[in-house]
Amino acid sequence: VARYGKAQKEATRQRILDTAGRRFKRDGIDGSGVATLMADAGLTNGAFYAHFSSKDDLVATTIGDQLRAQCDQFSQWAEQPAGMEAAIRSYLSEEHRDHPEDGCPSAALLDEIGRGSPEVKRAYTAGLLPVVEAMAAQLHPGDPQAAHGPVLSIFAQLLGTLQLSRAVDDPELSRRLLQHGIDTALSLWAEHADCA
Amino acid sequence: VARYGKAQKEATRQRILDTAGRRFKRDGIDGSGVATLMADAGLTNGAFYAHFSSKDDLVATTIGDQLRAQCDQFSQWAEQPAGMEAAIRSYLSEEHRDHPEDGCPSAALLDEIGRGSPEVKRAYTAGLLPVVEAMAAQLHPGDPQAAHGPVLSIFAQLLGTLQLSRAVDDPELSRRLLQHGIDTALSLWAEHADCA
DNA sequence: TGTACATCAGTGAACGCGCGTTCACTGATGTAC
DNA sequence: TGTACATCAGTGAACGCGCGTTCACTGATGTAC
Repeated sequence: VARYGKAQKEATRQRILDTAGRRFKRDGIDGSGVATLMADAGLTNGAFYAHFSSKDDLVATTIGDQLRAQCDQFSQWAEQPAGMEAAIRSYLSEEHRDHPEDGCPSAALLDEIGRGSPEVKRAYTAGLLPVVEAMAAQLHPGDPQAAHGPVLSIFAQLLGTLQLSRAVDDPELSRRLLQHGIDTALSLWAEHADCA
Repeated sequence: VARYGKAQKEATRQRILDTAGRRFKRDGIDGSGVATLMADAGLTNGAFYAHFSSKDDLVATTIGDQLRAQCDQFSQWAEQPAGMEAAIRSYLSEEHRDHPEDGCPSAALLDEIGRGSPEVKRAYTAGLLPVVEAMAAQLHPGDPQAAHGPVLSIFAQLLGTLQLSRAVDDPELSRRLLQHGIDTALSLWAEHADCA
């Protein structure tokens, strides 16, 4: 028998997920503690376990949530003409490089996910597939399945370039990385695109 | 006036760096504590500060050391014919995917480096350039400078693919990622190569 | 409609633990004579 | 060559702190009558 309105609890849970997404992407998963994270969400540490069974549970759920958001966002880009080019330019922008907390969860967290628990990897895999499918439907509307390989390679190149641009100390080199990354991604996209 | 043999201390320091490199790549930087790391190197925690001024100092130094090792390793590949193809196949092998502690520091640590201190980023940038130069000299012996852009894009694609293959839960998908990554990297390499 | 009650999201202190760092010390070493 | 000494790499306990998690509790809520 549900006593409290389910809606309030659900809203709080989503607030925790949003806060966790931003914190993880900014400070890393290992770099974000439960107590400070809950404080950011306007709650105290104890309330955490009314919503998640452990930090690992939160990590897995947050990653799924972040990828769902990214997939929705990409679908919006895809609706307009030349959406893919705009999406690539936005992905490899200085804006995105400088604001990981608002950006791609893969670029911010991928090597931590690779070291994560099976649950975390399962959540990542499940969340990644719809993103890949959405991109593949753009690249090869006729046979999306065949486009998975190229899409994954392009995604890897985008994400690697963004990480490099963030890790590098020299602003000029960082800028060139983004610029060459855009050129390479666009040419890979054009090469595999189904323009027939 | 140097009392102890400089050589012993240098050997110990290098042992700490090797241990740190493996631990960081396996468990992450935030996931590796100074005390356990020193125990792995056969020492106690207190000795650490005879070699490094802080953990951050160790991190920056280790990253520089790891990239130097990677650069030497790549130069060895480059000496034999078709070395680049062999290097790419080795980079995107299941062996490399399954043993990050022996592998590429960029693939294992890049997003943690992006969140690191200015010293860490400086060490990464300084260490990355020789690797890029070595690859560029292979791609465009005539004008290596012009090859920096393509080399960085290929490197980004390799490193992103390896991270994805580690983060993904599905063995079949992971295998396909590596396979398509090899194809894409080889075609990018061939496209920019100076075969004249 | 008003009151008594059960629920449970959220509180906040406490738990044991590992973190990065400090420090008084030990003892093997290379040097000086 | 033998002895006294200064050096300093390495020891191991301790520091305050934040970690993930537990737990007795509070008090606003929706329900029952």
